[in-house]
Amino acid sequence: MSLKLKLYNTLTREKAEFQPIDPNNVRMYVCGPTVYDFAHIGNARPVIVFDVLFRLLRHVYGEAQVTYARNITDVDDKINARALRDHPGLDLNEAIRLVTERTEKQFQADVTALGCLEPTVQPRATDNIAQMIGIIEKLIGRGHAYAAEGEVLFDTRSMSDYGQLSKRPLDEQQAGARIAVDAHKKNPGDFVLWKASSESEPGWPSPWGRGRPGWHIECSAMSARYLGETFDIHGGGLDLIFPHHENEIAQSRCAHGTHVMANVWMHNGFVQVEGRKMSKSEGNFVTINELLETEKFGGRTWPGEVLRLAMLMTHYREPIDFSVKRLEEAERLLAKWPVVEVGNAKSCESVLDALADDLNTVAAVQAIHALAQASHSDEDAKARFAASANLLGILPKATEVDEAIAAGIDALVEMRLELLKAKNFAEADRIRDELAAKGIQLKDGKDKDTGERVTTWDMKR
RNA sequence: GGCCUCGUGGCGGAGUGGUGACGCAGAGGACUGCAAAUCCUUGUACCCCGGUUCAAUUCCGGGCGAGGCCUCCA
Repeated sequence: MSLKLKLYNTLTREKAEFQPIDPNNVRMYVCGPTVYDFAHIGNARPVIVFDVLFRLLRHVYGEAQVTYARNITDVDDKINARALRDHPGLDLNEAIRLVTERTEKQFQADVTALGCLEPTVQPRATDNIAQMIGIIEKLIGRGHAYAAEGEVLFDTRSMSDYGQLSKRPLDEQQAGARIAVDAHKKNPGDFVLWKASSESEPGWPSPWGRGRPGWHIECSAMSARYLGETFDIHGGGLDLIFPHHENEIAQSRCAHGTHVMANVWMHNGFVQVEGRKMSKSEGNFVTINELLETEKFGGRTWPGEVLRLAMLMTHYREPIDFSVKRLEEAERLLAKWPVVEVGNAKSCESVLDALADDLNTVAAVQAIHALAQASHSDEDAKARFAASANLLGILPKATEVDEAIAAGIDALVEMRLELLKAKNFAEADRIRDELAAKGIQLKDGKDKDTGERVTTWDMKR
């Protein structure tokens, strides 16, 4: 374990060397999707970024030594709304089940297409209601929460150092508070841990009546259950810093009486689309699935590895502008990379060093690209390229070509070579064009010894 | 109003107190029957104004500009 991993920590606003609590069990939690709709390209960013980190941690500490938890939020008012909209005739619970099952399945398919490994565990909120209630009871017991009118609220004033992550002291926040303060809140910054459900809303029995969890409590419950009261890394999008992560920290630390929830907090920057903030009202809202399977973006579909590479061509903390031009550049780059099997070769040090420096995927991609270029004439570089690219989760896949079709292409290639010998260029070019029209690119080379023309071919995409 | 990012050549994008990363695109060349692929060569960049310094794109201050969070959001 010679590699020193440095990570930027939102908590300290500094890059520091990563020291796992237990090198035999490195624990990372990342906020996952709320399953009510297709995941958009902005959702894809943390999934990809933290997948790279997961791969790197596994490389450094060993595959069995890393636990990565990413939750599935399947209880949320947006889900309820969607269920009512899409399945008005059905029983609400049944309708919700349909929405969450379908959406989760889609999400898993989308992120698989983006080359992401499955996290070690993907807990569902609805499977952890008891754990959430347990934490809420602890918070009440310790004087950090209070019940009022069927709700339970976290008492922000009870935590002396609330606001450390977002550097948002309560006093100042209060000064800027514009939200209508619920009458039963002791302080405007207090947030809901448990809220009452009406007959028409999903609910679970609790000491405070039938209700459902507040937004933040599930992550506190699930991270504690699967990673422990204190763990190594917590990740998510920049926008989650406040209030979501701030409140997670408050809940977890106050419930467990710990000094920290996670040692390192990492946040990826936003995704813009064609230079503008992505939003439904702007009309530039793009889902992963639309990119993969429809012609909505740039008039064509995009392979998952192109999307992934395009994402990794910008450092994760920088904002990224998702554009057709960018995807085209990623595709061009990828097209130049060799198709190889991953062998036993070690990843290149320059790639590892880049990733170890706060996940500098840009430098890593460039180092990989250099290896790809070197592999035209160097088998060793080719092997290291494969290992390095695999570390990033981007390995050009051999396009599967039916054997019979491949034989047919080979025959045409042979025929062309014969025609060339006979200097029948017109007919030879006709074959080349014909194949090109099918996405098959011929590459003419020269045999080093004999000087004869050697032709290989590639299926594009 | 509070908190927080960012501003590098046509584009993307690292990085550094002092020799113009790099990739893509472009240009030129080699190769080729012509191409493609491949290889070689080629680039006028660091928002503005001050300050610190022998030296700043890099540090400090101010300004301008872009964006995010403070309400659901990756």
